[in-house]
Amino acid sequence: MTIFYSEHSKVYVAVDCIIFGFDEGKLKVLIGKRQMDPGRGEWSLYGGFVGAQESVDDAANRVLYELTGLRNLYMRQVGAFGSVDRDPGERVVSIAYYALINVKDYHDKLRKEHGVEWVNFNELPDMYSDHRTMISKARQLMSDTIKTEPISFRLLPKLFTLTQLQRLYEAVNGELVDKRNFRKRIKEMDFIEKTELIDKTGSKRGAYLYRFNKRVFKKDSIFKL
Amino acid sequence: MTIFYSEHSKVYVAVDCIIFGFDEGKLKVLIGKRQMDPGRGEWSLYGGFVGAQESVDDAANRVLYELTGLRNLYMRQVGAFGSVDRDPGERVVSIAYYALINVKDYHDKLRKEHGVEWVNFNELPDMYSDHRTMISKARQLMSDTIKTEPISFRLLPKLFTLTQLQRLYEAVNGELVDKRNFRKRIKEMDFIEKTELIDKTGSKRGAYLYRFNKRVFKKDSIFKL
DNA sequence: TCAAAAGTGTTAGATTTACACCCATGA
DNA sequence: TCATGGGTGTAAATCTAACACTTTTGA
Repeated sequence: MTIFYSEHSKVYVAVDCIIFGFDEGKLKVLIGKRQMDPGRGEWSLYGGFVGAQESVDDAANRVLYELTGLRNLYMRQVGAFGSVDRDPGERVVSIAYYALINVKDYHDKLRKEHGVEWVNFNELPDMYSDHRTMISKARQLMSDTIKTEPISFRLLPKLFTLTQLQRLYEAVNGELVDKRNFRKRIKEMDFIEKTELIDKTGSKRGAYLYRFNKRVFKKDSIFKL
Repeated sequence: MTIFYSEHSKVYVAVDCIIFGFDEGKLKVLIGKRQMDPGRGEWSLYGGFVGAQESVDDAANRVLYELTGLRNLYMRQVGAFGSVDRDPGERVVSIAYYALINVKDYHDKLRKEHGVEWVNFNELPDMYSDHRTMISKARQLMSDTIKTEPISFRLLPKLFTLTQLQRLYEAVNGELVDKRNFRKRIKEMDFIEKTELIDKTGSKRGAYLYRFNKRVFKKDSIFKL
């Protein structure tokens, strides 16, 4: 290969994943104790280095799959973090991505193998390097996006009750929502389909299960929650 | 320095700047013909490599200052671009930033020295590598932001007429705005101050000049245009 | 029988949109 | 004198927010 830029310096490029989940009415983040030096033992996001022959997006997908065993997750770039001293070892520029998963899809066995756990967003510990900043920025981006794009369903099972969906919005927006107004808006979205199935785990009476139909959802569909 | 990550590969990290301006009622972008190999002669954004001892943000600020001679510009990260083959020469991950400048503040002499020109956003040529994608993404981010944060003033002179401001919003949002409704909303924003000065360049009668007062603007001020 | 969650409409208030004419000036 | 851009208010329509009771069922 011809050397075009040899007077410039090269750095390591890494990806870090902010993985959001929703369980027991709370927004959660998947974090673990760092298993390598420097910073061993500190709370940290799960990440990895970008290989010479993979794109940054591919690296994020690889790391995400390695950690969760799940494919086709919703994932979005949060941004690049590039302070000189952000990594105490060497110069590393890191690209953060956030992903949404349904907590129930993630096998506990795999989770434990990677030494990560679900921590309530509101109870995060101090974290390694700038990981706390990454999480805040990811959270900001996610909550802006979830209001206008139908990504909330990625945090729920395929079939969900309207109360579950409402609780999710309440957790993300940080404020209670009027049940009747909420359901009125849902009823106007033809891509949120009522099934004949009933979930009896959340109440004695049981609640209808709904599903998001992505085929019915068009780019110009109105989505505001 | 201890070598912690030696089994991984290093890459070049660059920054690319999408510089928006507003002139003659049109949104403009500052681009030039690439003056280095590979890709010499292709239309390109202005950029530079991140040095070993500067943060990625610092590199963007340095490059921006080098190009424009202006400090304290509004600048925001668009994201990282990291396809393996995005640079035909070597592996380069690039972080894009967009900036807003008042076209009149940019001296033509400096502009010509750097071989860049203002091109209408709607008439952009084919561009080097993924620069076209960077611009689209920057534009998306900018137009989302300009609706809810008072950054539009960065594209205008310190003193501006309401018609200028309205034309700017029309150009960015791509649709005409009702003059009376627009001015009604402006009147409710106490941080947009009417001066006693009159601009006679745009009309025979002359129009009052306004200014944005950032001291009056609070984080919780309502801004929707 | 009662506690707990599911489900359902209406109204007042706030916000948004549509719309048309007179004014001041320089050429 | 006339062409050009500057400046102003009102009313209808739409959207948003507030609000309370009945149903079902398992314990």
